[in-house]
Amino acid sequence: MFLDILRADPAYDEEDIDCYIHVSTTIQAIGGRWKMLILWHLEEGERRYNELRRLIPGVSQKMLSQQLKELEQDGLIERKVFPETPPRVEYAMTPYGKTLRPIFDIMYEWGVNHRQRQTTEGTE
Amino acid sequence: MFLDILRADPAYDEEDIDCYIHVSTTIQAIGGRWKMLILWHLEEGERRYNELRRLIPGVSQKMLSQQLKELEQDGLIERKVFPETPPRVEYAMTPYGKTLRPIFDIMYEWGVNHRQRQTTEGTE
DNA sequence: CGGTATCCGTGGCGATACTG
DNA sequence: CAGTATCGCCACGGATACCG
Repeated sequence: MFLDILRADPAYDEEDIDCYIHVSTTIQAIGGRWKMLILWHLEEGERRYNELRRLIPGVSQKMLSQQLKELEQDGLIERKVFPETPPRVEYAMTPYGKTLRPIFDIMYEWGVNHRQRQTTEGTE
Repeated sequence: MFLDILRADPAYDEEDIDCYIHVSTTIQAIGGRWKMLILWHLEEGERRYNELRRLIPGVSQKMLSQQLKELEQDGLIERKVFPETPPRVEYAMTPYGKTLRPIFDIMYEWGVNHRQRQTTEGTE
């Protein structure tokens, strides 16, 4: 993807790429439209698939599945399948996923402040 | 936009919205494809338009203008026009823009670690 | 219950041409 | 030099139907 294009371009400075790649990596890991909400709910405990659908109104089955899969592949959440009938699947945060916590906290704080700025200036 | 849709949906819990909105706000402020690179270069000092184009190979005029404008509207950077011929415009970070620094740092750190994890596990 | 598969629309982004 | 205008692609995400 894009990061590789950057790498391949000799016009780029090593340091620039370095900065960009790593921050982008993080954004991609959590930047999906529903990922934050998923992680948010999983922080409070394990959740089943349809439970998450209910907790996150508006998410489609496709997107929920997709983003859960991405989060799982990134090692941020864990998918446990119970071989029962009817089938049961539970999603839970991994210890690694919990390392995102400080990032969320700092972004949350900044976002609060930023929105306050916007409304204060009242330009929009 | 999307945030308003969330707000309007009575199915959503206030706390969920709160978390989502603020973190999303931050992601939108810095998540644009070129924004980080722009901020990265402006951290080292003021830059002119074409200077940034040279420093960021691959960016189109349109996108550079657009993302500069967004960053300016968010108060993260400042645009100084010098009424000369030929025209000169310099972009610089604002003090407010510099408040992003800790976010970048923490995301950078996490990204480094994350990429290491990925290559270590060698699944891709 | 917990998903895939498929089709489709939107907008982010790129390429090119033009301008004060 | 520092942009705007316009067109067009395509990936992201939504809607719907189907499956083990």
